[in-house]
Amino acid sequence: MTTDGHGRRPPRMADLAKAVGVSTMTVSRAFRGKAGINPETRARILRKAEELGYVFDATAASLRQSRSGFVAVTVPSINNANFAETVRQLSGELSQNGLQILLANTEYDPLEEERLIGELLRRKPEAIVLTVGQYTRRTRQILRATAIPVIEIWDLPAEPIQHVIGFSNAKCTGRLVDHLVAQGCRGIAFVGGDSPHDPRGGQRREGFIAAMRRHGLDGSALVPTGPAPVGMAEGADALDRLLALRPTVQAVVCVSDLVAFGLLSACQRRGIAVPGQLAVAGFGNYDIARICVPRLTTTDAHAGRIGSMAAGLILRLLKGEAPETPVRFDVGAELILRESTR
Amino acid sequence: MTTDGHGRRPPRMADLAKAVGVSTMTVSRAFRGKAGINPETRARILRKAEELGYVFDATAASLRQSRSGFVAVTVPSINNANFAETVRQLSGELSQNGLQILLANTEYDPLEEERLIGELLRRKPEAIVLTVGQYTRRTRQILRATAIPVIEIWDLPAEPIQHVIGFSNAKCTGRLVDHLVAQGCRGIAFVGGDSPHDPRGGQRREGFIAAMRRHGLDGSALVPTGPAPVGMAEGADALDRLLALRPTVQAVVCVSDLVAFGLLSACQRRGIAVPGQLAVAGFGNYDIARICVPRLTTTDAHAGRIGSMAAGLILRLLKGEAPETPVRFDVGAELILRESTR
DNA sequence: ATGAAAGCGCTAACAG
DNA sequence: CTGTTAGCGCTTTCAT
Repeated sequence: MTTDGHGRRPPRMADLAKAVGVSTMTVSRAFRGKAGINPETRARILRKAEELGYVFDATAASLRQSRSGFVAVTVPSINNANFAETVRQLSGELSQNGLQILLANTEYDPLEEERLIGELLRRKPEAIVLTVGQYTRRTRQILRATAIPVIEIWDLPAEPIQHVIGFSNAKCTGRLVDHLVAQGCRGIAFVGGDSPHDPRGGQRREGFIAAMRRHGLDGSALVPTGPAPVGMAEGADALDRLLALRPTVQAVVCVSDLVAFGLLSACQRRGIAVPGQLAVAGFGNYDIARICVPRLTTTDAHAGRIGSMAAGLILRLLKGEAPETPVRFDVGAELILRESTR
Repeated sequence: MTTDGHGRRPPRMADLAKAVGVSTMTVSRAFRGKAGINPETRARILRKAEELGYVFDATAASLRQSRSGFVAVTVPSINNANFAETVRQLSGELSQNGLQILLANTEYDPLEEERLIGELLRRKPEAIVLTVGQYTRRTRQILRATAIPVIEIWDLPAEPIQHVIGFSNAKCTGRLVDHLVAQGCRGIAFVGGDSPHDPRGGQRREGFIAAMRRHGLDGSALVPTGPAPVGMAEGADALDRLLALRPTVQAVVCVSDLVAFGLLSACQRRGIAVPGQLAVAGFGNYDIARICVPRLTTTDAHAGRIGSMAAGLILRLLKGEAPETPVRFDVGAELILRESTR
């Protein structure tokens, strides 16, 4: 006995319709704010709904309309403030337009990413946003086969799946090197970027190496930090290895501000003056970069803007207003010079 | 012409069934890993599915089974590393059990929270996890009326809705005060906790005031930081106001580690020695607290553990293994003493 | 181990 | 402005 009479079955639309004395279509119209319904009828319906504790079933509506109202999103780690900010903007702007986010954390694991993307697609999202990862062959195949818009963010992959909203992690790191060289630095090292499944870290390191070569300098001072996620603790640990590797190093570029801050703190503990004895640069323009002492030179990747632009693109695509050809948008990260390198 | 013949309509289960030469029920069994199906038949089905690019429709399955496989979660701000860690653990453990997270950011806004909870419930989640907020009357009413488990986290509300997994923000702050008093501090100030819609911040401040009173000290040195979210910048800005308010202050308790770090950095800029001239304590045990110089005394709220425990409770409740009476679990935050206060 | 029929709760597509 | 009918894609139930 699960049902009826007075047996706690949650009310469905038909119950509400009967209670008000209209058809389910009228109730449906009332709930969707559609025109073509008498305002008083609607008010009566909504009042009665409240009274009965009726909750509209979006699952049934989705099935019937073949529109889930979901947008799927993958990030390597929601604990990263940069990605969190992207998700926050994306989620906020989509939410204003009646779309909900389905979020998945890949934890920088390509197999987990494959599994999660599979789960996400079963929910029939209307679009999928991916923080560029190291996709498995099967992941790539699944993504190429899907009929919904696919938007890769936070990078400019050589072989995009469809749309891209990102920037060149390599070039931005190169600009940081240019700046340091212009300051007169010659011995420059790079910390991080060796994490196996983090494309952005890898490209920052590649960008460093390429820029050093371009300047005719030795780009082999690379200090590894291990598997992602790499944070402040890894930055702090890196200092000893850096000094062992290059006792005369003048400047260090870090794969992120978090690593840079860890390194900075380690310097402070050892009495190494920054930027006097060692210039330090980060990446990402995290809050900490403009608060710590000295403030960190870094690159602002416009995390929030990436989220907004992805939201904008999705909304246009879903309205059918979008271009036939895939979008490839470079949001252009911005070099931010602060005291840690001058 | 949207359909048929060769017109790109995505395959549904019936198409796959026909292609393999079985009924949809057999396909359904194959996809749900259920027993009662010939392993070879299943393999044939899965192979063909891959070939056709069939994607199982979880929406239809949800509707029919009346089981969405969703767990709804609200946080004030996913950009906060503490909440992000809770969500990460929760999401990870639920994902292992076939449940997906529906996440909403309230942005510390009770009306937005009400709206978002409404949206979430329409998706028929199987449970809802709420970071305790300042609920509107209507929000509270909706939550009391729902048939699914409601779990409030990150606090121990006086009037819980159902289940609670949290800790006393007030008591933990009191313990911090006890520690400072034991160190010989008398003039102690509190920074933050005045944000209108942040219950935890408010309780930390109340806990401070109560503890000062308990020690017979003046608990009126309160430095406001404005509406949440409150971060490093607000902490840095607070130093001037703190010194204007209490030029002889010996110690300061901050509403979070982020605020504490901002304040610490401002001290460093002004040449105020920490803890020599001013002891500084935070809250939350963020990464930064154990990396910065000096390392911060703080309270570890066990963000990850809160997420795990919520996941565990949900899984038990959904299996029907749980107690009749609402759970009220104090995860017990931990005082962490570091150099910033000794 | 497999299949046929019915229906989950809602809405498109038509009336009127 | 309101109602009727059919059916979204899957799974429950009951057969075989």
